[in-house]
Amino acid sequence: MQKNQKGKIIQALSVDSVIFGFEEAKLKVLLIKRAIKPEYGTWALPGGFIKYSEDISEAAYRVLKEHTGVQDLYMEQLGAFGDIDRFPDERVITIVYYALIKPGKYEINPGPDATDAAWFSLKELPRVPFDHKKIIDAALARLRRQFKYKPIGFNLLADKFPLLDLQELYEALYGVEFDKPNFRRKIMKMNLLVPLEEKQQGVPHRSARLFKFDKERYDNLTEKGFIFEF
Amino acid sequence: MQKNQKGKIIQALSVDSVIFGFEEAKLKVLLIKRAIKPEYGTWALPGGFIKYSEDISEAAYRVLKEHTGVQDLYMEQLGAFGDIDRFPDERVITIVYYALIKPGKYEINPGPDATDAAWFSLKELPRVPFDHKKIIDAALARLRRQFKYKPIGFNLLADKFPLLDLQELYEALYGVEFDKPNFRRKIMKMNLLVPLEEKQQGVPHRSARLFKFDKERYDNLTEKGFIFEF
DNA sequence: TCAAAAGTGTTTGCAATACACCCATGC
DNA sequence: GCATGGGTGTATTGCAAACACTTTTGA
Repeated sequence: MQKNQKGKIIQALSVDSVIFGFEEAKLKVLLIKRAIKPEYGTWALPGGFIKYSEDISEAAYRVLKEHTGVQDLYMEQLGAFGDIDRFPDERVITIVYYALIKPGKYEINPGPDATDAAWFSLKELPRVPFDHKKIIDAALARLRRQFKYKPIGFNLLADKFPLLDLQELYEALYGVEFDKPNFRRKIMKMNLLVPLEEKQQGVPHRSARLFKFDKERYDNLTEKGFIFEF
Repeated sequence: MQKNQKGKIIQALSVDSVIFGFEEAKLKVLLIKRAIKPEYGTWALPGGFIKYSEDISEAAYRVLKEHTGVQDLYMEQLGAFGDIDRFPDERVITIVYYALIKPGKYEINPGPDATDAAWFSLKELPRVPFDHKKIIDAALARLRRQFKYKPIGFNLLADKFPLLDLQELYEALYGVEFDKPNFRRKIMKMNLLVPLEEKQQGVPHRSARLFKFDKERYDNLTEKGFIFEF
């Protein structure tokens, strides 16, 4: 046990990130192949230690940038995980963030502590070390709830997207199917999407109109008491 | 900056609790009067430092027991707060829990670090130090969301309660009024309350039937896919 | 001309809302 | 009897679910 200058008990503190992506109509998580001990060589959540001179969220951003050349992302804290034996040999408490990234807006590259980085479908996760499985499950549960009352799904889609993409995202997340006409109406009634002139290209069927999320309008409505609810 | 045996950067870690109670039809928070520096003598959230040998939630329970002789409570983690300058002179990251206590099931007494402890209505909070205001606001926001999809309101009421108590709790939390008959039907339709033979006593009007929350039934329904929604 | 998805229209039933009204109890 | 809250009944409305149907495009 160690104490700091003021005699307070101290312990190591890390950040880990659960990075979600939506690829091939499947919800995926970004894992890195550890190039450090312990658990050298296993697929795990990207993470790092918090510096004395940065806010926790800054640390999370820094770690995330090390693994993805992120340009655009949504990030929130999930919580702290600190069971005594979650990490071998020493006490490490970790503060976990979850992030959503848009396709094409990043570039995956393993960071300094990793030899590889890749997307894994949530249904085909490899073995992950420590309590990372528990953390991923918690992040997923949180995401499901968040989707119900915040329009954050757009952070997993391209800036311009057809409605069906959004529907498939909700379907992947909740594991159910929705009726297309009804889904469409439900979303459109909220008035958060701007229809664009642009259309899908190169699809083997009638091309769909593209939409973009109108954040400004959402913030505006929210101020007036509007509550998003899916 | 300090490092541990393995060379990792370490910093002080505390737990703080936002303890909610429902008294006089008002939502309240338990604050303690600090008997330690810094901010000696101000009203603040009860908290303490995490021991090397306990899980975070254990630490939160311990701290909570120091201030209330708790018998029955609901507790969940809110998250970590760690802005660099949130605490004077040294870096202290705090992990916050929020708790709900039933009336009569506890005994408030200031813990070792406090000279006093008292309930404060959320609308009449005193000045609180550090980032405690921000924390309380975050806890309240979380509570509002939780109430929508988890039947946790019962943790703020006596074991046996009349329906109006529950309604007043929701009204206090959301700052709106509900139609009594409709509220009643909405709740009863969920099938989570067991009507008791017992009735209110000593009220200056027709006495109301008492109910209790049937946790077993709720768990049962939840397993079958039932999702509570208010 | 067929497959596949885009997109519109319409019917139905449930559930939230609003509100009228009777019941029981203490003062 | 009257104030206060307990508790029931019911009409109305809006919306979500179900599904039939037309349109557009590439192969």
